Amino acid sequence: MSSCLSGGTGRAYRLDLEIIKSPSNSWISNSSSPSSTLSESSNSPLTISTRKPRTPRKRPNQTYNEAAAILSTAHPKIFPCNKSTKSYDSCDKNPIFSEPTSDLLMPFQELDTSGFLLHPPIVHGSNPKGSNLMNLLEKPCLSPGEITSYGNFSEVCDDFQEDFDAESILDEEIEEGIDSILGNFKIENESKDDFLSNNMSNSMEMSNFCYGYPVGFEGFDSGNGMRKELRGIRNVDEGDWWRFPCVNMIDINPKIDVKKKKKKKKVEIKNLKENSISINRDMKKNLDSKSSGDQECIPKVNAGLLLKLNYDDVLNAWSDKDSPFSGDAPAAEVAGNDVQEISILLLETTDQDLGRLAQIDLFSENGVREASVLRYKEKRRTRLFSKKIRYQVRKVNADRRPRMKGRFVRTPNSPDIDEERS
DNA sequence: CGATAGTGTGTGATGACAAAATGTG
DNA sequence: CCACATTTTGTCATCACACACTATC
Repeated sequence: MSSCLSGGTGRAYRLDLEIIKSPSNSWISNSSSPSSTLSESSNSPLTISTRKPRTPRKRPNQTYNEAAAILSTAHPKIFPCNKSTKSYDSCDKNPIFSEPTSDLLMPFQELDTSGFLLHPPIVHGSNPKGSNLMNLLEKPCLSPGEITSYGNFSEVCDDFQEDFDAESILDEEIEEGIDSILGNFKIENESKDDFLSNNMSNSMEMSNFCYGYPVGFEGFDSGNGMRKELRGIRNVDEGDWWRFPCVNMIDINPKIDVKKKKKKKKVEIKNLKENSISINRDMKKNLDSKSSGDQECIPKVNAGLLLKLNYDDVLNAWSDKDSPFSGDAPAAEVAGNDVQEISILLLETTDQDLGRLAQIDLFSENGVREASVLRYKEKRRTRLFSKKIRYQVRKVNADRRPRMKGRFVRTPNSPDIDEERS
């Protein structure tokens, strides 16, 4: 308290003086203001600051209490204005929030750490449909961190189960220390796992939470990436994260458009699934045919593995060379396994991989996998990140098309406009 | 014939990072 | 008062998206 009156106000007053001396709009500073990074290192009396003057930093809990005041004003039922006896911002000079601010913390039970998740959190405020929170707590879903403790993810969250086989890709990246999807999540959540395993004795109650968030309503995600219920904290792994109340996002903003979907991503996922299913089906067929000794069943390389043979490049590469089939054996006599191996060898591979691929037994289970891994490596190495124009005419049309702030707008002589005018 | 992918660009969202402000022992 | 840790803020880079129209499937 005393620090607020003495040191705190003193600092604030000094800041105000600096602001007066160097207006926020000014780009030129002729003083060695501590807020100017350039002027410190320069001996020149006239230095140009490229940085915007720093706004005064708010005191601890000031932002928090401001948010509490706003929320309690906008939604007094959800955020009752609870006069706190230990207000942190008694020295807050902002006239808007000069009066003792409300405490965002609702009258929560101070739960024992050992059983904090054994009881559903108390939700205050009106809830028109009854306790949505409680209804949805029935849906079991575990967080990634919890999954490692409680087994298979697919057993728990069927809704999020991916039915395409990305195993080879993931394994390949993991081998190289890359985990683009999960990250080092097991390590990152190790402390959480320990905490949960130490403190959780009832898996049923624990399954009511998804990654620390209570599962709500009919879907965990509202459709636009925003969870319907959020806790107002940033780091869920902090010690007291569970003490914070749950805020029903629907109550806060009932006008959220939950139906807006990202169409493009949907299509991409769909295509990925279809391709993966096709790959799995043909690989299985390939292995089955080999195990049954059916040598006539040659898998279709292009259709099954979705490999595209660049015929032009192959023909060009072999135009000045002899027949690839050595010895006296005519090409017509090469059949079955040889044809398949040669076809795969001629795919988009590097010279190194070509040599290695030649030694792979493609009909062994490891061989198929190794070949696909090599292809994946090569594809990743040679993929183009620059945009490639597939249809030049579309580009020309797009260039001609009138735009407003980067967006396409209707052409002046558009038929729709003509119809509206008529 | 209907559905859809594709085209360019401005804008907002987001994360990373550095620096400053503040807290704490 | 000092050193270090933590928090806050500003800046920059990157990315997704919206838009109208039309070639392509």
